[in-house]
Amino acid sequence: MSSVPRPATANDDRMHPAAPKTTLLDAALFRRRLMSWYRTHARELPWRHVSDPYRTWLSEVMLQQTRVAAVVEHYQSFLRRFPTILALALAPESEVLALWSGLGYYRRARMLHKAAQFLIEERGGILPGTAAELRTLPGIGEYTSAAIASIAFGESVAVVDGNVERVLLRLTGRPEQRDAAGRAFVQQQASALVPNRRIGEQTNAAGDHNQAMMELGATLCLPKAPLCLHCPVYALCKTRGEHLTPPRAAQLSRPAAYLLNLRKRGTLTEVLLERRPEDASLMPDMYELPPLPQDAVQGREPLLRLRHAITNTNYYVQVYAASGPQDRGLRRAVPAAKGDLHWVPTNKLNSKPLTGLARKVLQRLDVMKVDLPRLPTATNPPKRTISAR
DNA sequence: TATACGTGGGG
DNA sequence: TCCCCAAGTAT
Repeated sequence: MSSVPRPATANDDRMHPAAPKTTLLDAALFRRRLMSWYRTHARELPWRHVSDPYRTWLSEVMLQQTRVAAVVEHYQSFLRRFPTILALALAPESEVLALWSGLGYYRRARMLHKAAQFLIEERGGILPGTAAELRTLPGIGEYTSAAIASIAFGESVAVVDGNVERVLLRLTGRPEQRDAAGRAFVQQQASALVPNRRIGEQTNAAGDHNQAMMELGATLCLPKAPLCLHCPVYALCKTRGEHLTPPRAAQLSRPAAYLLNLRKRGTLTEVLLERRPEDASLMPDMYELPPLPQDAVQGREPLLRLRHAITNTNYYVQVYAASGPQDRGLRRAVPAAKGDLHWVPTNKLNSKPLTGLARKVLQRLDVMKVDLPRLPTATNPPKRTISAR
């Protein structure tokens, strides 16, 4: 990075002879059209317009491979419980997982927690301000480091996620190529389009541009049926919607049965939960309803049926109640060898690291309260929908 | 480089 | 009880 201040000019791109940025697109025109659209069509999301880098960090980690709607539900309650990096670092991991319950990819929560503790112990509790430094923290990879650096700190670095990749492949007409050369092409195109940081500029050009690219992919340049007629860069687009994607592995379907066992202890109600082994590859240390073998539930009527997807498998789940002493058969069907059974008071469930399925079942059956996200207000209006007209 | 890691909404 | 997908990272 040159230390010589440069005047901002319309030809800013050409002022980096050492790192030539070339693109198949007219970069300045593309940026203008994209940003004009973004200013009027960006969704209002809770992590937009925030100035605390910790919040940007949290939102970006939650958004990894996760739908916006699911993140909105968890982001607010997580921040209420852990409003600062310090609060997060001081909390026990089980509570961090409890707030993450239902979001999936629980390793993200463990790594976020570890990174917060590292920052408190080694970096004065301050999140670093460059992509290169951010990249060294647990849970922060290529995408997330660039996202935080540009959005929270204004660094001129390109973000490449699934949305940006799809947008750029369609725009340039380059066929999908999942190897190093393909990724390098996308990265190069993205880098060529990011605006430089302008000295003294109040707005965050790079951060807004990156968010606009992702917003375009998420709301218009959709994988299946892109809304090309609404696209601000339709005139610059090589393919206008054509995009081939490689086939994916088929989903598996499996039955699963769980026990719901409640008991009264004075005024308290307790529910029987089983803690998953700490060395389980999937959701270690988290609590679920005790699993029941299929043959133990033959001929019984379930209390609840639902579908639950775990990675590649759709579980068709049935929950069986064993509340009274008259129903010891089901209770005995819980494999004793698995062990680690716990009676948990229902008013403590919100602070336990439940699996997404356990949480869903207990909420559905009114055993535990649903922690509602904040209701829409003037500063947090309902999400805009893309109108067809 | 390939694989494991969760979830829920929608067609 | 079918199939697809979404703002990645670590190993």
